Amino acid sequence: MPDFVKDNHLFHNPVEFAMSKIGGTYKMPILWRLKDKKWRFSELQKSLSHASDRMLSKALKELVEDGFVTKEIFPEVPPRVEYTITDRGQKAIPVIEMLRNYGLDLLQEFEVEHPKR
Amino acid sequence: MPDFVKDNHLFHNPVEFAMSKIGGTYKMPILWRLKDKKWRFSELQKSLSHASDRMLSKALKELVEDGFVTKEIFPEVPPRVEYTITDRGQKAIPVIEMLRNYGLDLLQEFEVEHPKR
DNA sequence: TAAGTCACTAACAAAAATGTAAGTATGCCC
DNA sequence: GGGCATACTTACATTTTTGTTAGTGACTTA
Repeated sequence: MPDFVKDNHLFHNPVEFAMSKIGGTYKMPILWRLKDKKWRFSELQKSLSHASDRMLSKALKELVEDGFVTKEIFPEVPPRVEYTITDRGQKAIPVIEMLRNYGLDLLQEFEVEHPKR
Repeated sequence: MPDFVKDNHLFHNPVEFAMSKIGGTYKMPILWRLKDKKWRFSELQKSLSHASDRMLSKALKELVEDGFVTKEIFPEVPPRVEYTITDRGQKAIPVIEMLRNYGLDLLQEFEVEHPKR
């Protein structure tokens, strides 16, 4: 398998590159939420309650920089910021969906418990 | 999104669980190679030349423990060990393939160079 | 006047993933 | 007897990722 270089980073296969863009703990959950509507920062915070401000902010910043999401700031007080998925972001949705379904299968196979609800 | 618990680990969504099983730097590259034939440890080493013995060994061990791969030891000297993908492992192949194709798309979109060859 | 809201950021701490170097057993070949 | 081969493991170091705590500005409400 060939190697790829981007921004002084070395990748050994396409999957590694894909995961550098949409991987990590929060990026897919964010994209998944944005897939059919805009979300405010505070709404994402409430929904992804286990994510700290810092991590949420960091993930969003990278998604914006990489063109998966756009950010709109309304000059109000207190401030309002809305995040919207882009076309590039939408292209990730089927991939996330497949991983999600695969994860659901695995959860069954491994008989994982589902503590709440 | 609900939470799941397995082996004292907490997962917040199915994708996170899937990635705990087939994620990391080496598991998908290994499964991808095993998809249509058996491989010896040393063959995998040669092919995944950037992986250290330790990481390769660790990834294989976990894949075996989780039932994605089986390991066959031949009592010869020097030893020979063969790794084979299981049915459970085969179920990961379409997922890996999709991630791979998505990664290839992204590499094009981001105009990433391909230094060798 | 004081406290609350929102969307962050900075500094630091902890945890997880990965890398490096060296060592193990057995037996063959020279 | 010395070196080589295979498939590892162990101890330790470094890097990367994630978490924790505290603070900011401006205006609104009590």
